[in-house]
Amino acid sequence: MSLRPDNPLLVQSDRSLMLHTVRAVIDAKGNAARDKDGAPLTEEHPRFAAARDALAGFAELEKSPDYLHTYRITPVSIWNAAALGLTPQGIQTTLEDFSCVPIPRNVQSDIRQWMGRYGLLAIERRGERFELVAREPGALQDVLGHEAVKKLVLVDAEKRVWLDGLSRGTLKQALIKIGYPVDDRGGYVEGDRLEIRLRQARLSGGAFKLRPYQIAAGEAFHAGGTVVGGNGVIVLPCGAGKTVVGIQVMSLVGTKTLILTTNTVAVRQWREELLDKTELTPDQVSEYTGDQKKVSPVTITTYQMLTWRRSKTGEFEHFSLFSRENWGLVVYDEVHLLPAPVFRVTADLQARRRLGLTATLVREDGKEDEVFCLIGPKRYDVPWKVLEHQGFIAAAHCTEVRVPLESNLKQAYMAASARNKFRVASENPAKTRVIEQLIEKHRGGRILVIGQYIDQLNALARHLGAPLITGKTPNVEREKLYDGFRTGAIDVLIVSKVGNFAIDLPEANVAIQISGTFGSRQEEAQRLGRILRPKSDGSAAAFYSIVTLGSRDQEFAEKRQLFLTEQGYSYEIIEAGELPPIAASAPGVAVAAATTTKEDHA
DNA sequence: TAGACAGGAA
DNA sequence: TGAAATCCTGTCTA
Repeated sequence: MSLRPDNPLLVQSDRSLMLHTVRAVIDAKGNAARDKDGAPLTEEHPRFAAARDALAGFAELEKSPDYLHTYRITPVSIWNAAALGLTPQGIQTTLEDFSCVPIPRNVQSDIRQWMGRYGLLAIERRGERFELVAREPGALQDVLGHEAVKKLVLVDAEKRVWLDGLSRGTLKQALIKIGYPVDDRGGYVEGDRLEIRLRQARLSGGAFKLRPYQIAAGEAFHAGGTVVGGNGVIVLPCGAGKTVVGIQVMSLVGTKTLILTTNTVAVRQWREELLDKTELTPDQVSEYTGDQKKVSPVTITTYQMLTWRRSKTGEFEHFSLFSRENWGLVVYDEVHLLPAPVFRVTADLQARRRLGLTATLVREDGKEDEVFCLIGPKRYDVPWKVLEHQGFIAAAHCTEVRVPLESNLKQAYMAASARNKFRVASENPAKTRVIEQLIEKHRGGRILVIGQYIDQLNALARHLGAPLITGKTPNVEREKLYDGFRTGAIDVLIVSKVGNFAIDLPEANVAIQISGTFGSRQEEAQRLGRILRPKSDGSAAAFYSIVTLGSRDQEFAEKRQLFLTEQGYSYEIIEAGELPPIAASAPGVAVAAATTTKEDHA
């Protein structure tokens, strides 16, 4: 293969792939075009989108800064590809098609070798039973040598290996742990038909049109899968319309559907969206929660409802929900929160089409492979920055503000145990002053202050005279405060961990994070997601993370930022002293500014 | 019959 | 590494 410099992809021998998103604009004379300041002009690379879509099938997006996206080929990504029906030859052809240099030989052989592992073992249905079969005779012997596998199966006199339908999920999990991803050909229960037609115009007014990436995501799911198509995960940023993708998949599959969500607010939102955007009638869509246990062709419930038991050792009392209707599809909202222990033992769930939706597949507990086994491979993924450029989510500037530890706490910090150090640094009272400065800087904006410790938040709320929402705040009160924020009566709202999920405040354009969970990348992404709804004037959002200089707090902040950095966001780092002083009042009279805020609210 | 709240779970 | 939030059920009140 010859060099093809016009191509956007570079394949390296460490199995990383570099994909150019742009190329230089060439003028009529064949020179690089420049703008009036002399900077080279760039345009989207004409083959970028095609290459991105092709790579999504067998490589993982590792980093996606503006101009160069990095992908990596790993065993799991190759198994994902195998599950989609790709072949080593097919991948080879794709790489050659987009690459500007020859493909390193070792990359080719690694791909062949890993892919050979996939499908070496398969689960097949034999009437009412399932059998673990091997394409090569030695493979069964190998895996039976592992106690974790052996105890889940039954070997008969003919050396055939049988499994209980109940252990289908557990077995898949045990096998992937030892490097044998199993091809589950057990198939799906077809489910009762249910026509789910999308509306042309929403009930709430305005046209309803799927965005291009939503259509692509739905089709990627529906076409995927080795048997008939229909299990896997779709990854989309916060605010990109995951619910809409779910609804589209439901209309493509066209069966009775069970939807699992994290909380009751999400249950209500799903129901409203379904009634708004499909022709389903109110009696066809019901919620199954503590308030109201109704089952209909489309039923929405929570993970906790399904995993509830009277005592630690008791029965799962609501499991019957799985057999109440002949579901053809189960939708897992926020699938990264899947409580795996329960779902791996439910035969029913392994036997139905399943769609997982999430913003980030990363888990701090490193259990990404559980989702892979129990729900399925990733079917679709769009980088956050791509949606930003297309205008579907707002641009955001991220800033880390470093504040010295208040001097009278230095001793307490030194004396504290490793685990207390984090808390002492997180609650550093010197952060208060910075918060005031930032609020002043963004006066006129809609500001969320997000923190982790209730004591810290209480103190801040008193000091600023701003309202605070925590888990204890009754729903009525929350609604009132959210409304105030939406209408503009409240411009600064302090929220605890409740702010990570389940709040919908499209107007928010500034978020100030003052403390958070150890090194949670998830949480950082969720919190940024709060302010990414596109603004009516197209303006950018601002995200601040306030950390105590040179402390555990700062260390964890770096870890928290990883996911967003990989997604192409960069953090500007400033020290507290670089912020403009509070101008409106005399220097140092911070409380005066806070008082003004209070009066504004009244 | 609805809402509020306590208690236990993970 | 630990704190906080949430959910469920059941009971009490109006």
